[in-house]
Amino acid sequence: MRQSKANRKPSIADVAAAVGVSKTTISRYLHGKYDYMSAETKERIDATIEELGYRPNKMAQSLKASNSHLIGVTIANISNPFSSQLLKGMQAECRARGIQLLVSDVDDNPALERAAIESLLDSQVDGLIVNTAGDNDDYLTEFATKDGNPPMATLDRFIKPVVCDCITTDNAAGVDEMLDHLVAQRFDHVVFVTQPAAAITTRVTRVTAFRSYIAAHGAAAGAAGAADIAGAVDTATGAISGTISGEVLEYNDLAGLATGLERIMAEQAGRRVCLFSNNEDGMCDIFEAYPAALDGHIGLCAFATKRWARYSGRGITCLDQNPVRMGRTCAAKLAARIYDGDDSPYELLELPAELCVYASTTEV
Amino acid sequence: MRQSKANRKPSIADVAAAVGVSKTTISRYLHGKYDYMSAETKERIDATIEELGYRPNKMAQSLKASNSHLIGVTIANISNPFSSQLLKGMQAECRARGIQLLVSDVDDNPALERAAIESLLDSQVDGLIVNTAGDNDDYLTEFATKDGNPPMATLDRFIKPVVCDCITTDNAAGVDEMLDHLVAQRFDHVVFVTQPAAAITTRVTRVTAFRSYIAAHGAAAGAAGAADIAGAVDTATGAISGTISGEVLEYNDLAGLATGLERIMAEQAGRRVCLFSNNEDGMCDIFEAYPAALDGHIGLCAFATKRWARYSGRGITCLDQNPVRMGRTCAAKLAARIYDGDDSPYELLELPAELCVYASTTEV
DNA sequence: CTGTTAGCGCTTTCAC
DNA sequence: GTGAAAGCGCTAACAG
Repeated sequence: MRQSKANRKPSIADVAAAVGVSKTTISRYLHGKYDYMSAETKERIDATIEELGYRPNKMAQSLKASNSHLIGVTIANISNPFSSQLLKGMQAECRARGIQLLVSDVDDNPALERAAIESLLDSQVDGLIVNTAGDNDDYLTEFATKDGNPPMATLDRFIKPVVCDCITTDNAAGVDEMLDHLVAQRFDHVVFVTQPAAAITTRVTRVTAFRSYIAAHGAAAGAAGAADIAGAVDTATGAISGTISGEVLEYNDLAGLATGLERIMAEQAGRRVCLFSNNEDGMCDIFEAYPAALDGHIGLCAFATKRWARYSGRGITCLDQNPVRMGRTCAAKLAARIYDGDDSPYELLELPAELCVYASTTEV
Repeated sequence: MRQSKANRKPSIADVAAAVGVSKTTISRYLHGKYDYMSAETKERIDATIEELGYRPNKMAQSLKASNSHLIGVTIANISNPFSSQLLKGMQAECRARGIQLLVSDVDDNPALERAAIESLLDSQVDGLIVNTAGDNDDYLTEFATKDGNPPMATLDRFIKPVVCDCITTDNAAGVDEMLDHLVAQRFDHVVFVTQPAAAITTRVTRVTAFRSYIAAHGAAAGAAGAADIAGAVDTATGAISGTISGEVLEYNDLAGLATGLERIMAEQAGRRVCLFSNNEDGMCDIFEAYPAALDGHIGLCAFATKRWARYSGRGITCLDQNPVRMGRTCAAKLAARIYDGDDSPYELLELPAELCVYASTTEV
């Protein structure tokens, strides 16, 4: 005998019993297969479900079906506001498609990331969105290529070779656009400031783009006092000419950052310098380590969201990645693969960043 | 016959067959009941599980058990960075307890909130954390009191009467502390600026606390030029004496906000005025609607996170709610109720906010 | 120490 | 039009 079904939610069997038909018929009803039943039966089922407040149990459904309508998400560090924008986008897409999101924060820890992914799999997710903490490429590549595993997409990161869908910003183009802007604003020297780049593809891409831009348009770094002719826009062609020198400053902690910035500012004394931060947190680190950055004598810009950048300090020129769109695009791509039979080749999708100019680069 | 078990993940039956024992024994093994089996069997199971890469299916487990180790979360608007901090806290607690989070954004929409909750229930969550979009008290109260429903806790909001655990900030104390600070800084007039308050308990609480503070310590609002003796700290008792006038400015859109602020600033000409925003977004709205707010002639403060406030404008004095702690506290309380048999009376837990003073109230 | 059995809530052949 | 029955993967009496 069933254990005191007194206070438990009604199951399909209860509905069937109440209506006086079989579970099969109820199941058919739930899936809209009304052709297979009399109008009268349909009515009665309708009424009974309403009366009992019956709702189908998704877990049981998923156990039978081979899909759960669950997508697992791992986020490198969810306390980052950027992450919440990514989630916003995923949610919008998933809500529209009746998909639920199982979200795990991995605290910037690759080992936790692996554990989180395994755990998500145990929960039978139909797919995985990974905003990787980095340092996990081997694991992720193996995961993506092993069959039996559900489709995966990486977000704001990519893995090479491309063994799954990767949604990122077009970082190289963004860096170029920002540097064009800085040249036009007649800066002499630009410093790309970033946390260690090695493990995070996004950072590597930016650093690489930065270096090649400087190599192409640049003057030698540290050439303080050199007679660079910076920032002449050729109005005929619209092309930007002029030279700018630059360097990359990687830091591990605030002390290192402070030391680095002081050295650079000393070397560049008398030149117009702009600090280009890899992200919002980096910008905050700069303020913390080198408060003079806030007083308006040096230029500032960053990869950051408009919302944050616009009212930070005097307004910080930024490259907004539109993380909401990134999240939505990623979820849409993944869902298409899982549920719509999309089997196009995996691709690396690079979405453009938007350059938003504020006082920090124009009023220096 | 089983449908081509070729490429499917191994089930407990596969392990049992491979080892040559019954599923029961495997199940016991999984739950650490080693007393009920020979050391040798244990070894063999161990090896086989490893070899097959077997992992128990959580859905199937949950179907049997009456718990899913899933907690459902609805967030009023996940694009708000405050939300991501809340999530960070919940995650920390849930990761430690092996709980997964099913997260739904409800886009500030009460109807979506109800739908999200129903949907979460269908997924058999063991409990619910609701950061309500507001205007849903009847539904939530009914939900919380109807038995058969899983435990619920509200986060950064409460419902009255208290029919579930409610984790919020001690908003009244925060408002008092901020106003004491403003009095000490010799402001003459303070304006509490907020989006419409009616539906959101947090806002109502703040407005109420604000009004009663002004009523107690206040001078008449609009008394421009009155000879108030503001901000004398009584060093003997540490108590703050002095008067301050104040008013509440509710706005629906930027235009309304602009009009309101212009009126007030005109009325208060010649007095030291401070704008006290209900949250970060409100502060941004102020900047947008009334750019003069940024130029240092009026005081600014807000309920906001340190991270944001510290580097916004010249640094904005804020009441930091420590959302990470709020999220963690909430998840811990809920988990205790669900899994640890905590059946203490429901409570309204008010966590203190931290006053962080920056230039916006001291250098005016 | 180990297995048999029934069943969680639902879906899906196959048969009438 | 409708239903009986088997089974998804796992658990838990109960019986040895």
